Amino acid sequence: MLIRDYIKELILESINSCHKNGILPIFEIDQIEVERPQNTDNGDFAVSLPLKLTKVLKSNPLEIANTLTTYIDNEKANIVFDKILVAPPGFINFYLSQNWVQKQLEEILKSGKDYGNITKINPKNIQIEFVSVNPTGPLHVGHARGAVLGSSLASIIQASGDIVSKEYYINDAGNQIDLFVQSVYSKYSTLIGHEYPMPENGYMGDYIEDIAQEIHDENNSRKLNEKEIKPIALDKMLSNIRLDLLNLNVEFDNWFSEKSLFTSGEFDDTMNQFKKDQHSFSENNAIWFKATDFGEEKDHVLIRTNLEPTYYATDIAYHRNKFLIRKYDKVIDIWGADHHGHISRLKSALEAIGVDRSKLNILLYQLVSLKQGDDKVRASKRAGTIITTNELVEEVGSDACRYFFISRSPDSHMDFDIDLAQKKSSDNPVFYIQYAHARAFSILKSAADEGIKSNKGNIALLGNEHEINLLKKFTELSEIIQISADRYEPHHLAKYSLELATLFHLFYQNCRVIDEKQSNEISSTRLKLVGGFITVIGKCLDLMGMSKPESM
RNA sequence: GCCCCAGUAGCUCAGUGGAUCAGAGCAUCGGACUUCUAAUCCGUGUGUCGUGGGUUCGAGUCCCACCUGGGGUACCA
Repeated sequence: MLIRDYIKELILESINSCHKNGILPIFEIDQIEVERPQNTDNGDFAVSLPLKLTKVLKSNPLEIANTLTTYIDNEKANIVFDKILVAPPGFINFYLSQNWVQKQLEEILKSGKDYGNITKINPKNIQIEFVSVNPTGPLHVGHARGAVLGSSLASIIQASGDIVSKEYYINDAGNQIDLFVQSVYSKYSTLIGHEYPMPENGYMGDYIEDIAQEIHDENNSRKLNEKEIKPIALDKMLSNIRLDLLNLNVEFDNWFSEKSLFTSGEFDDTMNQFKKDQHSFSENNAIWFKATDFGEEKDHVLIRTNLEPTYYATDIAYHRNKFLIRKYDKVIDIWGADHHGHISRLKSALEAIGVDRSKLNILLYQLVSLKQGDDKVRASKRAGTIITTNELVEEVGSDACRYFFISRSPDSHMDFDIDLAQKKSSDNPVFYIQYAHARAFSILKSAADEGIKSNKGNIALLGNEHEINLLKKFTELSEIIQISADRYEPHHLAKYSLELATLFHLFYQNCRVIDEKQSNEISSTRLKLVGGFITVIGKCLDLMGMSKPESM
């Protein structure tokens, strides 16, 4: 159980007994906020409820705080807390007991990889869809941000107790795909001595030529037409994307084909449902969704005059599949901020076909722009001026790349400094964190050489400032996982990891584990602590999708 | 015009309506390796939290207006 919830329980029970004893009048209470004071003199946790109750109870906050504190179940509180103090102007401060903190180390070592995980009684079935880039070109740095965010968030939400499935939606139908295929075919034609014009707005990058060349090399004996090229070109592009993602340590549980919506008939079913319920109408030879009935500013086209479905229409069918066919309790889509305008109208369309719009959650991440020197580079797939995910990973490595993207709030705009990335600099905190992990392992190795075993350790000996700080930090993990999961903000985990590593480096500097001048018991005990650190920091690195080097 | 995001130290950014809440890292400068890894540690100063109002016992945090930058506002995706 999370400490915060434990405190909430204590306070609620105290309120109840106050009510029972007629000490306090009956009042409604919506939410008890448990805070973490910046200054630890004010405790490890604090409740400011009395300040909020002054108005309701028309009473002095200090008095309320005193009353509530008096009626807290002491026996229950003593398991976790040393003392619970009232502080002006009306806070109730909770101080963790050293004994409890020490005991958590045993919990950590027992739980191992599962430490920090939260168990839910009713876990939700959650789908998280991300990247989903058209297979018309390689992934660029912006996509990398979405990929990293999505894969970390999936791990974090899983750890927070729900069941998560990661999905990539392949836009393998539609006119952008046709443009891409025509672009490849144009280059291919030149290779076989034909002339086929590059389409207007065609894709210009070198990769188009590379794919054309590959197709040519692999089919030397015969000349393929555009139709034959299409599946090959798409497949090659998709494999490249898959590989790029793998290099970034991003994997999916499912790859969902847009085309399959048409072959399965689900797309038609969706359109028929709109028609049957009179949520669509025909105008100017196009089919429109009556979006204004659902609060939108304008109606939107589903089927164009040329009979082609819009991206919007297929996206509705796709999300219908998520909710009505596969019946996910909740869906999280991760989109670049440039798709923001799409959110409301997609939700409205879902409402029209009977899906609760709040079941769809969109996590927007702000765009990544590139900076080189003082110049900003606008990434454009068609113009071929992109920094690809792969180039980035080759320059800075997957771990640094992941940490870099995870450590910033999705809401923050990012200028990606190409020069900095190319420096392979150790400025990146990723090294700091991983070095702590490697250092801990090096202690384990030395201990093994010296024949020191951790099972002789006595956790009651862990009492100095550095040891206690480290232990207390360990116990924050669940809280961090929950906040990150609830708010879709993995960056809290990145920050936590850095703080945790800092405390370990401090411990390392100040407390020797292996030292002839001290007793074996102390060495064994500290070895236990090191083991706990490896577990906790290892969990963080796992959740962030980063490697855990045992030496550096 | 309307909608979304951002504006916090020289730079990159954290910050859950609370109390020493003005924070971290980097950069600068100075110190610490016979050591379980110096990719570490210790010391060094920096702010009209974009501006102006408001709500509140209490605002970097909530509300309104404005300024600056980015994005969106398609029978593109």
